[in-house]
Amino acid sequence: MVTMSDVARLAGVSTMTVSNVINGRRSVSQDLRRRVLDAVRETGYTMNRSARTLRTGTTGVIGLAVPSLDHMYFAELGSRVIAKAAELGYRVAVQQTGAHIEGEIDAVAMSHTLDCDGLILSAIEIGPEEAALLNRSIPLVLLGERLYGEAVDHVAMPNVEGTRAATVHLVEQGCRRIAWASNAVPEDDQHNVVIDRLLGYRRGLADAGLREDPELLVPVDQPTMADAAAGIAQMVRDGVEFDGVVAVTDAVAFGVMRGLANAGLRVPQDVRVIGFDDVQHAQFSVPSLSTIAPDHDWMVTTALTLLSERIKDHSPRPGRELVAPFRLVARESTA
Amino acid sequence: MVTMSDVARLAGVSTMTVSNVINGRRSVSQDLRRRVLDAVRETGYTMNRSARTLRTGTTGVIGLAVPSLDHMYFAELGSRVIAKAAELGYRVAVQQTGAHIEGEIDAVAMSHTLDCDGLILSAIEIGPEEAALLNRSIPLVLLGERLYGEAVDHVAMPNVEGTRAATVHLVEQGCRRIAWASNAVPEDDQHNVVIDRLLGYRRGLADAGLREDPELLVPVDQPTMADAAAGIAQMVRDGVEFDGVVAVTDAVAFGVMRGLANAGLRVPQDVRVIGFDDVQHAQFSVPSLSTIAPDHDWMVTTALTLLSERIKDHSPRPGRELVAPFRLVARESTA
DNA sequence: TTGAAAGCGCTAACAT
DNA sequence: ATGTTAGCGCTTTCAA
Repeated sequence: MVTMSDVARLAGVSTMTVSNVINGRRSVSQDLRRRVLDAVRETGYTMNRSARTLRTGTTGVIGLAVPSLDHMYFAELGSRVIAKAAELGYRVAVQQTGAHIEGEIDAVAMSHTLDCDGLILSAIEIGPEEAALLNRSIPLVLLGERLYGEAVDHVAMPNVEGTRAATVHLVEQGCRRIAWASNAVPEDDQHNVVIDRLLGYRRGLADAGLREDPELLVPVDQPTMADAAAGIAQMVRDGVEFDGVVAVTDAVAFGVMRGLANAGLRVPQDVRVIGFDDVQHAQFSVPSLSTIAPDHDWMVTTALTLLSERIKDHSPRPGRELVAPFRLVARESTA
Repeated sequence: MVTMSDVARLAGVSTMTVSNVINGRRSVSQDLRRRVLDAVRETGYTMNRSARTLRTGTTGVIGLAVPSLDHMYFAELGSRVIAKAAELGYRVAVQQTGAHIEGEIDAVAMSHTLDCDGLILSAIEIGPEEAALLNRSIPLVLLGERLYGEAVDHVAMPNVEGTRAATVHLVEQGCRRIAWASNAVPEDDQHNVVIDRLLGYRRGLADAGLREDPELLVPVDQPTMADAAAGIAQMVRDGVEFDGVVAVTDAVAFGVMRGLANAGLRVPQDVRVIGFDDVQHAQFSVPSLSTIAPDHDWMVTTALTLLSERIKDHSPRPGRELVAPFRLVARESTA
């Protein structure tokens, strides 16, 4: 292991000069700079980050906590976060919370200890009740899922407006019996993405003068492709009539399309389907999936900007909440 | 910031006793143990990992370098690696190489510096020429892509046998004009996953007594859904006749199915399609995708086992190469 | 512009 | 069973 002292000795300077050259701090004379750089090259020196971290208290690592990279939306999010963070000089440590509140609290608690300068948390379960925890933690940005009022920075999705637009789109395409495909969550939960998207669905129906029919709530257990396929199959088996489905996520929409295929129903001829997220696969499925496309790059850029501001300036300041713009992308599944 | 000394002072012991209690090393009397734990609770102490890292030289972090989490296969791989690593007490820092050799070399080079105890590299481009680099690096396991002979530990996919089985399966389903959908790579590259899978396709054809027809190589630029869709469309436009497609990955297979749909060809009635990887979506696409399913859990468990052995025991030892078992999963796309 | 000294928080090695 | 000492490799602070 080559240390700074080794380089300093070889270059005939002090370790401080080596440090200054390497980090481009204070001005160093041309001569010494050359000698140091030569010595670095000759020895193959690389800096020991732990030593720097111990001394400075910053790690250059950002934590990213998501339910699971197995969910296509979060994988794509992770990809963007890692790429963008790299541009800003940060590495990313990924943590999977399993969509459990315990995992999410863990993520926040551990980030303390975990050599992270900041944390991006894509929270599903954690709520305002845990705000105290969040406030005590390292710099934090919540991404995409819940709403928290004033407590923390939050980059949100256009949940209500998105599913509202999706529902209105189905009506415009001629649908009159529009189902809602989503896992159910307690209606009194005020800060849940699922509730917000359900609300948008209801607003969309209302905009079109359609009545909500409880029969049209597809019984989905977890928001996975498998459960969505099973749920829609159940609804068909129950003899419920419907000609459109708004799905809470693209994954659920894919599951719905799969379940409809199993039941011998055609998309879009018999049933039109629209999702939410615009994951990559939405363009390539057969039929391709109409969906609500939040501006993912904007979200990630914004989240990392907020986070690095908080990292650089620790002075307390109120949380900000920003909502991503979105487009409705009409594809074959609602044609 | 609460330090070990704070805890020690409050508990009326030395920092070593605190250290021993926290890390469960040497035996500590019940009484002192209690006092220390109480003091930890009271102060809310969490250990400073940088200090420990500086002292011990280990970080508890494993690097994972993949081309991109945007590729569904690597996202699912990442999910498994993070979950399994967590079980073993490691955190995971993810790096995206962009499938460029520069990115991969970077990953190896940086891992030195990067506070990783070990690195799992899913390499696409890096080859035996860079073996020197690999040997100088921290403990390393190559996962899934290339073959390296003796140099490093390598958990490989059943590339040749997999596509051979896939090809034979198509023949058994009645196909006689079987296309190969993949990006092309230089034929003299001896250590490339694509070459191996192409070889398996050729062996499968030979097993069935079929002749290889250069017309049947689908022109795919990158192994993405978009390029695969474009490639198969081109082939249809060129008037090439075919009744089966072996795709180098599931993503390419999805692109192929999408391109066939654009061309008005039905899967499996007009063309049968089989992929490689068995990503989640293969079960839920319409039609569902037949594919070669390597045992992913086995691969990840094996890779992490090899890696943690090398982390714990630095004595040099020859590289091992293990090949994952696989199953052929027949679904609708080849029915 | 450069260097010397001190110390970040922890643990290995050595006392007791 | 517990404590003392020294030092991991870097950067901050102060002095020259």
